Amino acid sequence: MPSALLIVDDDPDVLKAAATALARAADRVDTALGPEGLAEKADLYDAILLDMNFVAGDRDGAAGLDTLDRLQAADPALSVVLMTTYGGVVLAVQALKRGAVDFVLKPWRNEPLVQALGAAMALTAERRASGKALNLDELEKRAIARALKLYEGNVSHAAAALGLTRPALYRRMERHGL
Amino acid sequence: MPSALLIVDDDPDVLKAAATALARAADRVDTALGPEGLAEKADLYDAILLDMNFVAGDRDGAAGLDTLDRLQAADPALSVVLMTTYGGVVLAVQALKRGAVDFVLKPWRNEPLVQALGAAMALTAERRASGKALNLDELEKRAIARALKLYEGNVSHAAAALGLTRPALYRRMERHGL
DNA sequence: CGGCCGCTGTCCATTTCCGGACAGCGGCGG
DNA sequence: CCGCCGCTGTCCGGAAATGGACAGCGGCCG
Repeated sequence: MPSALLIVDDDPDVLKAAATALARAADRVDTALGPEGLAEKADLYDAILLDMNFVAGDRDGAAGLDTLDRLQAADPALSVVLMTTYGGVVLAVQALKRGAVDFVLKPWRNEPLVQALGAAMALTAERRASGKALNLDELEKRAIARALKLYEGNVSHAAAALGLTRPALYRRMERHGL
Repeated sequence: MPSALLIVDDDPDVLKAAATALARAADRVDTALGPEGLAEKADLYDAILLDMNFVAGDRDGAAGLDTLDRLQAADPALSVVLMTTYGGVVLAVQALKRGAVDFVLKPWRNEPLVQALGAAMALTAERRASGKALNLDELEKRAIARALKLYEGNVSHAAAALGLTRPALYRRMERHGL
């Protein structure tokens, strides 16, 4: 499936520069001048590069953090990379604690930017794949594998930890090919 | 069970000040002048406040990041809060990406410090509790609860996601009291 | 050397679970 | 207003799973 990035900044020159830098990072690179309607299309993207301020004169990053929160609520698996000119340590720590996967200072260097967005897209893919693993059979298989590893193949202990009898665990191990 | 914090800094005055500030945050507050042997006693603590530099003149935080990595390897559930005087955005972002739960700049204010370590201890407790939930019944119950929440009580969709038929899901919901 | 312990893999009478089918309900669109 | 759709909760003949019991093995200790 083709990958898609979105870059959100109120400055058209920044959008152009970032889109150029990231042109080869994804199959499609979209741009937006503001965060309006982002939450509704969160699932269309594999990563978003999001500015923290959208109004000339704003510097505190509150708009970006708010948008980040709404993106995380809409699609928790989506990786968001934040960027700003004015950020300090406190803002960076806040951003990562609220779910951003990276933080980029303007003016950026292209190679670290491409790397950051590449890593973000890979993380989104991984999260989305594992988020699909709600299937009980898959969860059971992983739990059994984990228990066997934890107890180094001791089926008695693993069964006890899993809340199963040994014959029951044997049957499930066979069913899962473990 | 009594809670325990550890503060690691090469400056005895910093240790004393931080220990005083955090005296009521945990039942026991230990201090250490360096990171030696930390990994071996990671499971004795509920959170660690860790300096990033341990040698006079060092400023790059590499030692702290390295110690963080070793603590995470020893006990992934343990929450580590990093502190430094010299940190910039890049260091803060690096620290959080490598698993620190918060980042504190010196000189700190006591109230945010206490809050950060309190939140860190709570997170460690939550992570340690959820790590213990290997019991298949408990995992199944949580997965079903998650699916029902995700699909807003729609049993048909939740059953499909879980890989169950609707009657099967009804039976398990009843068994788990959901 | 022998007994004990804690593990192994498997058996089978009994119990539990399965899922297609049924009847019903509320919302929506023609 | 009616038909359709997608959901709801429940049923029951048949299929699958259960777990106490059995036999066996390797390591350890007296």
